[in-house]
Amino acid sequence: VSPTIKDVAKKAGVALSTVSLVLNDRPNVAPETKARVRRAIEELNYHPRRSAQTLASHQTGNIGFILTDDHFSHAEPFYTKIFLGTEFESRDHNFYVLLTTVPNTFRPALDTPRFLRERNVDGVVLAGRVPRGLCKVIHRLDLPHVYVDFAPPGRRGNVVLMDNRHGALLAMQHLFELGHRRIAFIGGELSHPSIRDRFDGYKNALAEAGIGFEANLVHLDRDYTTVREGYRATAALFEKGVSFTALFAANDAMAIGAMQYLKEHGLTIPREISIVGYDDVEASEHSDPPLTTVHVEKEGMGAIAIRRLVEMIRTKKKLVGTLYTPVELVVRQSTAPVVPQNSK
Amino acid sequence: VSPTIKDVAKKAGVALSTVSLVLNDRPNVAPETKARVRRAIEELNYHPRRSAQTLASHQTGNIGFILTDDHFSHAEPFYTKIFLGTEFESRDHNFYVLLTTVPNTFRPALDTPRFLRERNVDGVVLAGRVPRGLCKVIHRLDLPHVYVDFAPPGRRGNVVLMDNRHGALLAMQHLFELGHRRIAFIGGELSHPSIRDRFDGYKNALAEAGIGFEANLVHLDRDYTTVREGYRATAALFEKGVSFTALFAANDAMAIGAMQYLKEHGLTIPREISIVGYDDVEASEHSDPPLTTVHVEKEGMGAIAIRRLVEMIRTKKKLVGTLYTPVELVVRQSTAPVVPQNSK
DNA sequence: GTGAAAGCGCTAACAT
DNA sequence: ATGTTAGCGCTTTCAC
Repeated sequence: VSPTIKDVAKKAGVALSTVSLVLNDRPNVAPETKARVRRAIEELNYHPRRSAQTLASHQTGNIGFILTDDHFSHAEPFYTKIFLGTEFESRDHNFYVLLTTVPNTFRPALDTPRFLRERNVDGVVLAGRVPRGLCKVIHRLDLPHVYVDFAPPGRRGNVVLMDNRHGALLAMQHLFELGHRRIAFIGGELSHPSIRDRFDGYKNALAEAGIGFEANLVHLDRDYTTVREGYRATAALFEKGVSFTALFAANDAMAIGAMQYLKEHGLTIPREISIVGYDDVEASEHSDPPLTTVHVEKEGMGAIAIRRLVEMIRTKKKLVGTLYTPVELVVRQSTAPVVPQNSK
Repeated sequence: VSPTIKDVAKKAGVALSTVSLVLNDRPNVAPETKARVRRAIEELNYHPRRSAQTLASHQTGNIGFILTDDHFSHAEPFYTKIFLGTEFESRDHNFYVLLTTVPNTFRPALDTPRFLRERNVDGVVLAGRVPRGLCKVIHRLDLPHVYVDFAPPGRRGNVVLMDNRHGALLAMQHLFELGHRRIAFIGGELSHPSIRDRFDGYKNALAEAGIGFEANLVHLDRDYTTVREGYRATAALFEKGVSFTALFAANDAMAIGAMQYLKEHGLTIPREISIVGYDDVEASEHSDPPLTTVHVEKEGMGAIAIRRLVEMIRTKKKLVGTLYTPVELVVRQSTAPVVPQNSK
């Protein structure tokens, strides 16, 4: 049916192996020969078969992308966008991305992704919270891998993060400029590095501004950082009876949940309470009011991860380190100057 | 490194080919032999290499999933969920899903997905609006394929749709029950079958209820059905000066855009205007007010598509037909009884 | 029912 | 710089 390397060789009048060298951009091919082979490839509309290449070279040309069920089913477009970023970038490097999800109650024997067992990937990207068991499996496999928006236990390996501390600082400075001093923080489990770093940023910003940290103004007991948790966290804050003029949420989803609670309880945003989120997901632009938040290059993170991974695959070297993507404050309508005489 | 079929054969004391037969669940293997082979596989923790199987059998074990850039970058979780549905279902059939996007200005020579050129998939799923050029490419390839939430030109082939007419009817009946008679409709380009069917459902419902159709109450000039278009469409309706007590949007995104416009212009939802959407995307639950909408089994559609596709791949038969997934009305807080004396 | 052997399309030594 | 050749790990006739 479709032409093989043999056909190309015949047409170009060279040996199989020469065609192979050209295909893989190897040195030691005369420019003139190379051109001839290229022409033959062109004319035959030849495309090498992945499976044959894989079988012979032991390189699959695939990259695995692993995400927990939760991250995907909560439908946060956040990780979806990171995935997309990996997809686009992989194209340029001639890799396919195989996406799979694992339950967050990961059991190695049952839940290890198929492409890992079958050795069907040359490397993997792990995004968001990764179950400990999976980290271990990955390490044992000795497979190039990079974490995105997550730091594995021990902080070893390749990690792509956004600049969470800086973003949090930007958000807080914005609130300070608007005159806010009593600023609440809601977040989830601190085991997620992004959440922890944002929280750290919150505390550092307070310190820099000479404002004392108040544990009462913080709520972060839940695991996941969803709209629902944002709602609950805000409720918890109010039940404690603390007063504040602004609220910084660990991410947009929680910010949206917070806005829900506040609106339901008759508070006007931003007149009575200012809200700042983090991530700049699609929904933030369309929330009511549109959310002031910290923008993150989600696709960019995916692209960076792939570039790193491809480098490791190509050079067969283990790289270790943390790469950061920049963040940026996006001011919309959920923040406003504090009204002086308003103390609840 | 990892065991091959040879190791299994040796361990089980049979020939290579016998192991292959067992692997592929072929008949004509003595039960006793089969058991022995199975044990050997188990003990060696053997997994066949995809690439070797592919090379020898010309079956890749991959399924392609194609989506336009727009559908993905608009970040409607709608198609993402369909994709997820295909992913999960594929697992059970031992297929991988390769996702790719194509520009909506599709040019065959440049934008044909790599996995198509490289013949790296056994079949493809095409979701949402598919550029005409791509349809042609697919047909020429003579590759098993199924469309999801889209009907190709000529309506031939396999199509998975939701019951849009019925869903629209449910939505309209709900509004009728609340006393609404003047109901506007906003939608996008009718070339998308779902949009057209929903519009048809709208018209049929009016007819059934004995209410005359008014072209003035309808706005559907734009291509895409996004939040922005919903906003614009609603604005257009108001500029025409028509009055209505309820609005049925072709999808949730447009409904959310409509709510934005209405709220900005001082209208209270649902007191002054009731809104119904379609799709039941994540955002609808968290909109303000939460949106009454028609729920669609998005993952289910993906799963159905895969089952059909796998059947075609396995049997090598071309199937033709349209499969429907059920829909269901979800009543939230964006709809309320019409207030009698309120005429704009 | 089971085994031997050819070959899928490519890569990578090695030889020239 | 180019050609020859031996696999990569599996499927699939075809004998037995």
